[in-house]
Amino acid sequence: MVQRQSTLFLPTLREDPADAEAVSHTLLLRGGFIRQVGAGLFTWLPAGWRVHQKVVQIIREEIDAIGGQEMLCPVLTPAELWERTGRIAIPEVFKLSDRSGRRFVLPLTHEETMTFHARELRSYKELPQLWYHFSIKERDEARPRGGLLRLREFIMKDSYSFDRDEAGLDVSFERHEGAYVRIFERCGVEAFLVEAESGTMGGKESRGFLAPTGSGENELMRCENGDYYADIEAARGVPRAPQFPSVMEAPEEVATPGVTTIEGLAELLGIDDAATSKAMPVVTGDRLVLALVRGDDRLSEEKLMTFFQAPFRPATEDEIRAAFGAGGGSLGPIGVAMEVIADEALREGQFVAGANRDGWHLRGVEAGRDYQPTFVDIRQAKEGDGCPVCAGRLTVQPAIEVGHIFKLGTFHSEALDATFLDEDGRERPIVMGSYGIGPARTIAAVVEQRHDETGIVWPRSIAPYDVHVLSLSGGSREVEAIATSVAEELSAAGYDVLLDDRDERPGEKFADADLLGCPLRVTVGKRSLDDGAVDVRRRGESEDTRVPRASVIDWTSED
RNA sequence: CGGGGUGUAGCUCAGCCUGGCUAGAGCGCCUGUUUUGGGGACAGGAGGCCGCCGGUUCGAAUCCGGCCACCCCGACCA
Repeated sequence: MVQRQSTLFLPTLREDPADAEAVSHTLLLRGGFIRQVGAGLFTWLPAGWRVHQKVVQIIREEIDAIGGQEMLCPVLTPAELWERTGRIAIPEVFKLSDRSGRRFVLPLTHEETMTFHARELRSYKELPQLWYHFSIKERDEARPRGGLLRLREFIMKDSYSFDRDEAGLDVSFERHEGAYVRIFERCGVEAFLVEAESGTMGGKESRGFLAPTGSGENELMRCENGDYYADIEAARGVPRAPQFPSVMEAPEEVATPGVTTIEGLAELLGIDDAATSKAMPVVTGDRLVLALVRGDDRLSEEKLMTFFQAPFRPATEDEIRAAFGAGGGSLGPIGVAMEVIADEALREGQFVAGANRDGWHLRGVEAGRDYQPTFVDIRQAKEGDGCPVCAGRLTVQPAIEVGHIFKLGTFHSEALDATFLDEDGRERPIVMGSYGIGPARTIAAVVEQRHDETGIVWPRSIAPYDVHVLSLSGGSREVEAIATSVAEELSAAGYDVLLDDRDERPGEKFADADLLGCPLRVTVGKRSLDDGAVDVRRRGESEDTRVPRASVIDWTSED
């Protein structure tokens, strides 16, 4: 069927909307693909929904190909399920009640519901299973942003694997990894598989797929030699070697009046800021712990949280006074009663540290000799770090997390009693994995990666239409007739065709065609008709090519 | 949740500081004429509770207070 543009709801915008910042947001709005309803809430208009559906179909084919069974769970979920896993405590969970006070949750993902169904799996003979659905997710986000980058409501493909043991889970996990690689490839997104932090709740191993873009929620760290990719939160960059001053037999106090910053300290003492250390007292549970990183590094909260397996907060000024007898800026690891977690970068060498006495620091502080820390990688990697694989330089760029895969283990199956009987008649919890892709974010990533000054450059696989036929009729019946016949011929040949039959001037049609970004464009007008031809061009090319009317199909099938 | 910003026509914005008479521009929209290969021209027209509520004032888009919405930065994001 040929879609006639004169009857299509495709409201394109000539100017950039005021409240769009990200390129993907701007172009999707201007091209008439999406419209905002509220913060983090969008409607997919007809053209946008076509793109969304194409992405969905690609995902469906690839998940089916690894044995996925598509189903559909409800969005309204009894709160009881969420109480049993404890996830009801997550701040982002939307909660509501019905008229008689029964409590419900709008899921952020469907582990609870899927595990609820997995209780019908009773025997090892029924495992493994792989279930998935496309459904709406709701998140009470503190700050939605960037158009489709962070939404409060969105469609997600989430799949869940149910295996009898860890080895089975490994297989399910690897199959998803492969399927995801193929999905992003088919959608025309460049996305890298990276290690990600698994965070505080459940989950042994987690990997993300990061698509590098002009703007995004995450930061992709990559080696200049292309052999290492990671989310910055989990990246293991190698910090540069500090320039140490001469070695000292024992720590020595040095007066540093009024100095409370690393920059000030390094300048006053005339040393490399990498030869200093920075102490951050934090409270986790009811423990006060001292986190210690190199002066030029930042503490990675994700890494520390993963180490604690619990959230933490910075200690208050009062707590610091009481425990150290000094204020922030003069704190150090020597002589303190609490546990000290030191970053790996502090393992070797002598550093300047706070003396726990206002206005004083210690030179020549050496881990192992002067204090006994637990060494953990808690520094946030940064641009310029060395690659952990090849020692090349690491660079950082914004990225969109388009997919995430988790090894959940038995966290949910134990909470919800999803067990099976093995060959020996023993009851065991099902071993689970969960795997998510957001089509909206995938689309945003495609637009971020594939656009020019005039609009989107869709890959054929997910373009709203394959061919955009422009009828520059200027009232000419003959041109209209030819344009229509070209469109119908292409449609009959299996292409998705949009025919611009509107009564608009040529300039407007060209501009809209660029915005919309279909891969192939056929222009029919009086000019070319005079030599029995039409003008064609691929999106991204700067000039038309004249081809005989009769060989349009030959041209389109070149791709 | 902390910080910053913005709400005036469908869209992009001016006017607000320093209150004043009928609230403006460009684009878009409707009618007509003309034009037709990269967002035409002319003529006529429609379209506004100036985010909402309250206050000050003879008089409020403009000043004051409260609220709401949206955007950006940060915090947060199993």
